[in-house]
Amino acid sequence: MSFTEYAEKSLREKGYKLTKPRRQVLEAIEKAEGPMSPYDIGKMMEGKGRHLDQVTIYRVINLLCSLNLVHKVFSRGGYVRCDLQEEEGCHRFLVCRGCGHLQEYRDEALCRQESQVAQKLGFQAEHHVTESSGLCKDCQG
Amino acid sequence: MSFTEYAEKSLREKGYKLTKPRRQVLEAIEKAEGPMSPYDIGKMMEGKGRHLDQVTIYRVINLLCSLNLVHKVFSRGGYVRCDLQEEEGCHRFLVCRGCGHLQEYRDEALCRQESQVAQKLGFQAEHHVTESSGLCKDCQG
DNA sequence: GTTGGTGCAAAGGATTTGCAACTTG
DNA sequence: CAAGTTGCAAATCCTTTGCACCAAC
Repeated sequence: MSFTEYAEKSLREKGYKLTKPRRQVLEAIEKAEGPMSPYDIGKMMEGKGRHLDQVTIYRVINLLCSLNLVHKVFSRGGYVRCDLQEEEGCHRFLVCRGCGHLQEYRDEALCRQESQVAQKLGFQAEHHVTESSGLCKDCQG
Repeated sequence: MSFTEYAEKSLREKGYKLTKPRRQVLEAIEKAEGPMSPYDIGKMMEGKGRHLDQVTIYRVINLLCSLNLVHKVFSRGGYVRCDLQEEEGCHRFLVCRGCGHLQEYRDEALCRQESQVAQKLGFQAEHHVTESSGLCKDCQG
């Protein structure tokens, strides 16, 4: 199932309407190479002759984020589609400082250990956000 | 050694000048309760009758960040002083969703494991940024 | 037809660049 | 004194709120 198909299914199942702006934003994020800000998406649309209100884009992005269909990439300041679909656990990112390549992954053991360390400090962790920077396969050596 | 003392020492040692704006920003960040944006710092200054140019604040913050004297807290959108001083390894944050309390910590094993998992994916990690959200001691139960 | 969603207006927050002038060491 | 910093101007990017109107189910 493609990202857009999966996202549209998720929206419908949760009772959200499948509107034109939502489709457009999903398409933009599906096709994007890297993280896009709501602003970027608006500009891109404008460039293609289509118009989408800036505020609407913000609202759509927020919705998609809350449904975990897209993630914010903090170190890059933008949003990307979630590539792991229904996989449980906290999603993490590897961000290449060479080419900017972004890879999403997931690791239960890491998640568990992260929570344990927090526990030792008296903190009850519910969610972790992790981004690692370094060099991807292609940019090493 | 206080944060400001440590920071001023670091700046001097690395050949950076100890200017009035830098002192002021350091003082502001030292005293701040939580994360402050450059904009916040400017406003706070203005409130105290002192004036500091916005652009200068950005530049000082960037410098302090690059020296690891302050960290950006992504999930909160602001900068805080680093509480771990010269301790090596990646600094992580626990962010309480109840009271907003922020705790910085460090865990070598976690860092190592994180890098190992990345390695398995062909990625050579150099630095990790992690923020966990959940409930601090006081906000549990 | 209802409810949820969008568009518009407006305001203000946040961030960057280039250059002339100043201050620190 | 020289190099490193700062202040200012200006531009642009980014984000939020309220309300009237519209479209998906």
